[in-house]
Amino acid sequence: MHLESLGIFCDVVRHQSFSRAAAVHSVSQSAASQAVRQIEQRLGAQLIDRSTRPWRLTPEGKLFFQGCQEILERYHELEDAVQRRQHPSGYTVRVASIYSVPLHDLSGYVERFQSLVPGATVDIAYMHPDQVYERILNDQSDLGLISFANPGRGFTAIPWKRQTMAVACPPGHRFARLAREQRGVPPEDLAGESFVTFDRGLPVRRQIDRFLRKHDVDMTVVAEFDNIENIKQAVEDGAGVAILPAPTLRQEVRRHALVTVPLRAPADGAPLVRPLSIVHRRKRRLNPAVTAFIKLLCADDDTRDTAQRTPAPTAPAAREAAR
Amino acid sequence: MHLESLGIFCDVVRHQSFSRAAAVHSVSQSAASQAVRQIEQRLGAQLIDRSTRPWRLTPEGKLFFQGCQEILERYHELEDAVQRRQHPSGYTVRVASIYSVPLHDLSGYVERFQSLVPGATVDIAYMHPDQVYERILNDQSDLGLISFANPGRGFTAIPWKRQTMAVACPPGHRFARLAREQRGVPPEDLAGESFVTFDRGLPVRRQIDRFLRKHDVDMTVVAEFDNIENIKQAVEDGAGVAILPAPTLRQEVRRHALVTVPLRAPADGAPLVRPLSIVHRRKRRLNPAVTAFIKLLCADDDTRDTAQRTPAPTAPAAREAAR
DNA sequence: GCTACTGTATTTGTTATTCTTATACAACAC
DNA sequence: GTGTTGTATAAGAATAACAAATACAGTAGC
Repeated sequence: MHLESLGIFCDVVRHQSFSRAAAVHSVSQSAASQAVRQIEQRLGAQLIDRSTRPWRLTPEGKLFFQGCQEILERYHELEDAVQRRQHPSGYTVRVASIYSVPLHDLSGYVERFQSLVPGATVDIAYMHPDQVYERILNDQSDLGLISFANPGRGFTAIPWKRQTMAVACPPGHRFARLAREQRGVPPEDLAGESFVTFDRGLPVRRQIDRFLRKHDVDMTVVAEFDNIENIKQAVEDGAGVAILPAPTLRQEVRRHALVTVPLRAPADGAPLVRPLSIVHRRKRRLNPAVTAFIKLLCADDDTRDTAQRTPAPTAPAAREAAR
Repeated sequence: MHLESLGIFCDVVRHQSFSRAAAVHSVSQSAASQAVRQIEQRLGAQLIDRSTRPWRLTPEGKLFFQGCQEILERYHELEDAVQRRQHPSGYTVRVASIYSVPLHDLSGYVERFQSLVPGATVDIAYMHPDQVYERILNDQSDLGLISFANPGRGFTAIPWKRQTMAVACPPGHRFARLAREQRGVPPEDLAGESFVTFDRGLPVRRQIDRFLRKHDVDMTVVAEFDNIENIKQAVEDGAGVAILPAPTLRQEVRRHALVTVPLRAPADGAPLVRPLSIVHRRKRRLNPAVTAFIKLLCADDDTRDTAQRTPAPTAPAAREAAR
């Protein structure tokens, strides 16, 4: 019997709903249904009386639910105890992040975390997305921060932030006036502009191209880079305009090197956003410090997605879309 | 986390051996090793210190072992509790058996069982081997009794009895004298005899053919049947001799319709035996009455195999050999 | 009653995991 | 050193788990 299945059953009972329990466990409703049915079969007993709406627990179900709750709690305590024994005091949360997550975003969290969990430290390293995945796989990092997370393989992705994308241009550019007037630029107006953008093959590039194609905009790509810093530099140097996550432009805007112009997406169309995710190795016990840090990251973040952990219904699609 | 894996870990600790724990759980030594390693990985902690011989539990391992033992015990108690609630008193053990398990063998067990477990009843039905499998799959029977069990698919097979095979002939046959003189017939002497045997494709037929081929004996097959009763009838009618499980001939011998002559297998060669097994659905919680009945069947049986539950190392081979 | 709606079950094809067999390796014994 | 025993590893086969699509069931509104 899979402890995870028992957990799903318990959440089905707690939420009175297969769908909600499925969401909590980041699986499809189908999987939750199958998990509960499997328990019933292996047990040879009906746990849920489905003949009425809403369904009720059978007496066996009630009994089993209470037992399961306790067993699961005990097991998690046991895992924690092993963790604590291994790292008797304090712990370092090792985070691997892509370059373009502004340090500013993180430093606040880190400070709050270290005062919240005394003795714990956070270790943030910036690197290429591929390296982030690799470090996590090799257990060199506990958490990764990446964009367009690929939940496939051995990873779990927790949606974190959704950075809205905006047009970046030099202060002298004709778009700059729109920004000063608090107006955005409609996608159509981008047509014909010189465009500094991401390397083909990066998910973010594909997303931008899809957006432009959808609005029938044809831009002249004058340069491609695999990182945001180079793109910003090129725009500063007057090579053209770029579409970048707005939060990554803060520094340049402050020192008046660049101007951020919102993209005025039509009401119906999806606004261009770059999803950032927290990833960690799947099926891996996260130690309490790491769990606490994730909680902190996700807790007070108004910009983050409403969905819980990897809803993963689009897992195959996301996998295919990922570079 | 799989509860079964935790159980394997506990048995590894209890037996101080991966191989023995694997045997207890009817899996390969490799599987046990992998299961423990998986726990260690998911936990992120070393449970067993393998650098010495014999290996030792690490402190984390000790802690985890104690916790696991308790959790597993609780879970099994919980399952039992659900069972008891479902069948508050009494229970019918539904057994599906092939024709050729003599009722005589079973009736004794059944009587003892019903006095041992008050309120329980046993329900035995005789049928074709294929039907036995089917009834178990459909949950129409709790246990099956079959020969040459195929452990594959959703079944677990518990070795039960090993019936020695003997030559059956009419009282007037020249072999009959050997029986009266308490002597057996050497395989070579079967050469040229008219032979009534099983259908090709039945595992028992294949086993007999292999035995005869090994002793370079060439018999004349005069009739083939898919069941023992027909074979015995044909032998009674003088069609020839047959090789059958000795216990199934009891009736005919008593009424002097047939004579059983032991097969004098050479010291080195394997004696011809027909293995009988108890099968049940895999990964299925067996209720206490069924468990008790299995225990009774296996307990005081001197003729049964020494191996525990489906050693299954030969699972693929057995599967291939099965009809 | 009939229809629409919402939430759960099933089916089906795909992907992941788990298992076994065969073989390599490590610790110890001689 | 060489042999022996017990565990780990690799590769492929067998299973199990999963998601997507769809069917179905119980309710509610009419």
